[in-house]
Amino acid sequence: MVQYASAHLDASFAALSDATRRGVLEQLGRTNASITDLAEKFHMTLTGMKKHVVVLEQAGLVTTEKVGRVRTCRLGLGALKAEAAWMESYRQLWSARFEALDDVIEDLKLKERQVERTE
Amino acid sequence: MVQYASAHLDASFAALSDATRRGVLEQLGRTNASITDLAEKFHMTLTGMKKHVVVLEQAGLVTTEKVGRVRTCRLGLGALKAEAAWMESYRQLWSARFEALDDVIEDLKLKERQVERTE
DNA sequence: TGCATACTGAACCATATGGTTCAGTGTTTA
DNA sequence: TAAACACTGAACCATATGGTTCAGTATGCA
Repeated sequence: MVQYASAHLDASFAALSDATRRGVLEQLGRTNASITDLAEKFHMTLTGMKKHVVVLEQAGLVTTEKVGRVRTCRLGLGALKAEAAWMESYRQLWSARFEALDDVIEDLKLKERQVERTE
Repeated sequence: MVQYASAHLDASFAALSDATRRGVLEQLGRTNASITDLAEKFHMTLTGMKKHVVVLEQAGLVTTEKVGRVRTCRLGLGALKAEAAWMESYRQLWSARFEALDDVIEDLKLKERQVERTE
């Protein structure tokens, strides 16, 4: 059965709830970047961006590696996989209810006449 | 292009970052429930559960209707649709990178010999 | 060696979050 | 009409979050 209690889901959804962090994910999807790169791109102090990167890293959405003085950030290998999987499993669980409702709406839209149906 | 800045995504990912709220979504996926029902189920005060429901409602994940003294909560019609869509669009954007990496890993696993490749 | 670069960590701040209690308001029902 | 029920709202509390500044540490380069 689907589990809703998961510290990992807590962490990754929380990580995704901030627009700056979603922006960082998008950026890293284009190309890897240092903390300095990201801080400049998002008009933020180095320290501030570092915190965001830590949050993304703890959520498993990003991995980093420090070489010399530079810490390079890249997209986590399985980024969004667990989260997307959680969502899909729920949408499938709920599909019966959703589809029933979708049908009603579809009928209303297409036929432009009244549909009587109760749950 | 994909947009990462969205108050709606902020709200819904934040709503999903709490295990109790994910539990409420699962519960409402089975059957509608009153605030009292949910409060009992999750061992919480009425007031506490009310707050969670408000958060879910503002994220568009749940809708409620008050009839008499009872407020009935149900799954929002488009629940998780926008969020799943956001994730999928990113996973597609990133797919080239992921697949390239997946291939490397696959090679390593299947062939059990060294693979030389650099980005 | 000496300076600039890139990050790190501690401390601070304002606001948000997840929970509570307590005191209501409006609705049913005996 | 009176009591019980279901919710609502205000106030409070501890902790987390998103940002800052300031003071390091470690690395690279002239």
